[in-house]
Amino acid sequence: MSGKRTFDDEKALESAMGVFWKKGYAGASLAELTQSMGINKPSMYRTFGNKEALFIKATQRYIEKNAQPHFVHLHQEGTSLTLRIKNYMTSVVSEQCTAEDPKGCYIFLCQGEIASGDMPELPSNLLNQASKKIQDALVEIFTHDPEAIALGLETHATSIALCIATTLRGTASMARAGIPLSELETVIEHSLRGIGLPS
Amino acid sequence: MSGKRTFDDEKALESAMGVFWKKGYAGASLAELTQSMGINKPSMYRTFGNKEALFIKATQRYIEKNAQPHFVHLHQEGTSLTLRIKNYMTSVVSEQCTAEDPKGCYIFLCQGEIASGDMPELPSNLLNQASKKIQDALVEIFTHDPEAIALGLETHATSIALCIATTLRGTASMARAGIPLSELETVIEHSLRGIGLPS
DNA sequence: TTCAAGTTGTACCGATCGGTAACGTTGATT
DNA sequence: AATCAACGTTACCGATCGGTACAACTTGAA
Repeated sequence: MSGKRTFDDEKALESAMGVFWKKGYAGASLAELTQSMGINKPSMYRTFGNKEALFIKATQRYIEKNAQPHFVHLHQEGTSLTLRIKNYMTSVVSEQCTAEDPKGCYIFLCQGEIASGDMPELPSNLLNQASKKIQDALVEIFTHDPEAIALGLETHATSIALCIATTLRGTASMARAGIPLSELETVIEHSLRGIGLPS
Repeated sequence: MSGKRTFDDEKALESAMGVFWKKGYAGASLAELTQSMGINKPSMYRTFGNKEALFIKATQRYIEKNAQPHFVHLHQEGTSLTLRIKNYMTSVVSEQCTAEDPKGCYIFLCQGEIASGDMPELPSNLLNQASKKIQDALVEIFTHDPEAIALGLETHATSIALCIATTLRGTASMARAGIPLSELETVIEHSLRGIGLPS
């Protein structure tokens, strides 16, 4: 019954991530977390520290395994700027919709909890900096990409980046409310048009 | 010390609304609610029933006093379609940003809690139907307004309405994250452009 | 003056919250 | 073979959760 660890840290962390994704930080109880992870509380505390530390690790895992991969679409060689942006947005929204049952975006969801005052400082910083990365990556594109410069988008790169980021927050909220990907794809189209990216 | 009621139901309800706005449904504790309302728990239960009933009344109050008033901009006589939509969106985003400290949108915030499974059925229905009203009002405009028909927007009224609603969810999320109105106004501009409403 | 209705404040209920002490078991090291 | 660190299980900690019983008190009408 004991001696060597009977669970996989990575699998357990992924399960915890799923619970936080569905319930948020404060809403995820230790009982539900450990049950979903297939371990009991003492094992969790030995392995991850406490709820806050578990949340930080789960969040880092989400960023690395779920959020970051979308960025590759932004730098796809031999693809037009418009298509790169569109592919990126579609990739993000697709995940927001297809996640089997939580839906929405882990980062945006949990970042919304910060304003309630119940989120500790370290997780808050992590979430804020993760959401900032999205806009930073977009600003980088619009200020350096030759195609963007040719279209004159560099002069208001931060505005455009904010527009895209705002749209993705909107789709996350819509996805969590049950709106399917098929309907949100037209939102992406309109968003691109508003920015001045012809399709 | 007793005999006649020593508090104003309406004031208490408004205070409760503020707490739900900041913390959400599950995150708002009875202790914090009653303290903010300036009453104690027995008074609360006698006056409003229970937490769920209090939340429903607070939500109805929000809809009536905070959400509905924005709609007048949509039907302002002698104003162009573009300006009406813009005024409506600006009015909404303005509230999302200027609310002294909670920020964001009460409806969208609490609707996001439904997916966590901790929201009772009646409040869920109320929130879902409230958020639906926004899109319904917009669809009504784009299918019946002569100016909209002249622009050919009636053929995809639901798509356009979804775009606007999605943008407003995005700005709510951004506002809650601390983005000021001044930055979100450019998001409105771009959103209008994407829809095909020239400014 | 009396009395019933209504209100407030306190103190409490069982359940759950995040977190831990204690104990028996197991496997690797020496 | 003996040791020891790591593991799983149970049972528990104080605090807080939503919700309530009850007594003290004030009021309006009879």
